Amino acid sequence: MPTDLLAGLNPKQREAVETVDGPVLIVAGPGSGKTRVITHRIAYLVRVCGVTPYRIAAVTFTNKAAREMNLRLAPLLGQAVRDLTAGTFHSFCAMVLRRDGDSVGLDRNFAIYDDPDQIDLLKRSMTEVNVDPKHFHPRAVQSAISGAKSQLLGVEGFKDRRDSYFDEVVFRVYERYEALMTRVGTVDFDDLLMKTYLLFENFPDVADKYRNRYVHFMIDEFQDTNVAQYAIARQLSRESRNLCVVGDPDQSIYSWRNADIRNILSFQTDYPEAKVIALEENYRSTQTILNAARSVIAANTQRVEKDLWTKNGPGVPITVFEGYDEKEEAQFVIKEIANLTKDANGSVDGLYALGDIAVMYRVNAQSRALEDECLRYGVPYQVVGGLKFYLRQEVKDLTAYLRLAANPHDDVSLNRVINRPTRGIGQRTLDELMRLARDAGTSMYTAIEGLATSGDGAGIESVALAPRAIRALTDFKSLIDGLASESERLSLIELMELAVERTGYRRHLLEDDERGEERIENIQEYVNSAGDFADLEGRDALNAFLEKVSLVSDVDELEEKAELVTLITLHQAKGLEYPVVFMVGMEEKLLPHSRSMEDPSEMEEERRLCYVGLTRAKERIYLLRAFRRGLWGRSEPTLPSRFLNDIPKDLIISPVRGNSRSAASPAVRLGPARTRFANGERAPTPPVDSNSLRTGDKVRHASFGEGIVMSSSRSGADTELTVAFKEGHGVKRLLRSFAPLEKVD
DNA sequence: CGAGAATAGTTTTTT
DNA sequence: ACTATTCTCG
Repeated sequence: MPTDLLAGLNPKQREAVETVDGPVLIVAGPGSGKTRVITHRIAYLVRVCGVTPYRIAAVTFTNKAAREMNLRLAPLLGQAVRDLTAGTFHSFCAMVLRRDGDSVGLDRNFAIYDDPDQIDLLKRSMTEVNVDPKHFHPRAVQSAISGAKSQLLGVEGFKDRRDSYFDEVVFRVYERYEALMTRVGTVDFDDLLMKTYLLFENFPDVADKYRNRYVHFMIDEFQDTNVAQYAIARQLSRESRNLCVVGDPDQSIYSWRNADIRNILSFQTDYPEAKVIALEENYRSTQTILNAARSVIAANTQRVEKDLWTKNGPGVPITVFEGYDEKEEAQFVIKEIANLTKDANGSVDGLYALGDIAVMYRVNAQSRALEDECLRYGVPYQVVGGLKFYLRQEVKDLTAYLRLAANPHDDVSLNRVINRPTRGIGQRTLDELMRLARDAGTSMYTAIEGLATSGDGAGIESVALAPRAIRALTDFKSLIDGLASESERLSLIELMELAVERTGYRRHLLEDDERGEERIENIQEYVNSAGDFADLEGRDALNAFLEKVSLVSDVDELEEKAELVTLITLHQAKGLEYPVVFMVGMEEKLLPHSRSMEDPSEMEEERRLCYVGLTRAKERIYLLRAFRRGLWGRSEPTLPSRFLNDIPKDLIISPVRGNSRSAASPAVRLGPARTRFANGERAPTPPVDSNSLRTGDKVRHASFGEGIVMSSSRSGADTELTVAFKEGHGVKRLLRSFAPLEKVD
């Protein structure tokens, strides 16, 4: 039934779906139905062209995008979706390397080092080649190495390219870092790509295997791929030439992570026969939002002209609000959310659920003020990212034990937990152990093994270790060996629980850590998450779990919950859409960020970031800024973002504070911010309080229990209550419309 | 060796 | 302001 797959598509979309032979470049503006085109194209390949899903690979930017693709394909393909290869570039490569990585010297059970792990090993590499980490920032070296790998420059390649003293230093560290990584049997994120590339390049039979399998290869978010990723895609589609890439240069926001926008240009030279299809009709946003976005992006010079348009109506104007500081900025957001979500009775609004709303910001640190206010007023929210679950200390500690069970030669993990809880293995002992490992060219685990077999005592003067230290080390080795052998027969959950107990980690948390309870809860949550792997056995479960843990991102965890407001960075918001969007911190040095001020091309990326934010909104957008912003404990005056100036004034409406003379005198701090709209057009209607609460009323709160209303005051269109609760919950300020409050007689 | 104090560095975005 | 690392003493 080809017709139903094409029904409801506009001519361009239809063309994109039907063009299945040869290379295709789809330039897809925001909200242009890109996901729809990708899923329908895959379904078309399967159902109309008779291609089995097994022969199709589609790589996306996040696991979430992949999951969503699967979800939307399921009704079109049924069970067959399961044969499709869909995932991130990194997970695709991890799969290839698990299967065939032995050709490039990889153990099947290699671990994937995340950022902090990588920095750890890098620091060690630096000390070993006498580069002072005080003088050269490990972070800077890491970024240089990562940049090299993203362009497929191995140690040798980098050697020929270096042209500064810094490069010289990086080269020395890079060389040692690679040696250590090989020794401990691990790879970093960039290795996943580069090693896959090398595998395909040097082992044609392996490459052919994948080339034969993947007759169709699709890449989403192509503007954010790096050179290595594009090279792999080219290797795979060398014979078939069926490479379909989808992207939007205006939404390229990851150049700092070595994404190379030039891939789009290269694509057109590498595949001169490629068909280029532009999707320019926007189905997402109102005319007003689109106009604003367009006028912001138009100021970029390095740009392929593209004209977005929509049949949607103008909708409501954009609201621009300036608060006194980030706290007032956050309060405005909260109050506006209250207006937008209030029960329809008595309000013109009341159209939205909390899940329809997102608050977006440039840097994670900005979520703090927003969270504080949400907590204070009882607004349910979820923060995407920030303190990442998998990067939490206790989670990483347990992961380290698991990794050691899978591969005891993983030095970074070993270092992490060898003395956690304390086992009498201090820095001196560790230094000596590292020296031994280095001299023998082995992992630290093997070095301990050496100590054990040569017997403690008898004539090993070269080993400057006390018998007690040797004892402690060999005990630790037995602990790891024990976990490793148990991992063969226990279920993953059992293994994790065993690890927490047998290593003494649980006791350690309970006794020595003031946040122990909280950490144990996190561990519990972590252990529970392993339940998904229950159908796999022993080692396989462990390996699969560890891989997942290394490759998940925070957006992946994002849940579309109707009852939660989403707090998210602009970067993470890429690819998402919300009926209502608040962009906070529209200030110079924040958006655009201060680090982008010097470089014009970085400034253009900031502008694209702003464009991405604006185009996430379907119906309403609020642009906020604070007159003063706290930074490093200091509060400093700010300047409005240049991007605000680029939005035509006739698209904007600015609410002013209650009795302040004008919006332009923000320093005047007045009582509770009573919001009134300047042109009076959409002034929020005061609530009709049928069940109003007054001072002295007894109330019951869902989580705080019983309390007494101390005072109530009108705040915007809502009522702010000050309630004293019993049982040590203290005095809280709550918004009537959110607080789960009941009157008690 | 370990615990607590002093101190430095941190905040751009993340697979 | 906050935290992560380094320093100092018991």
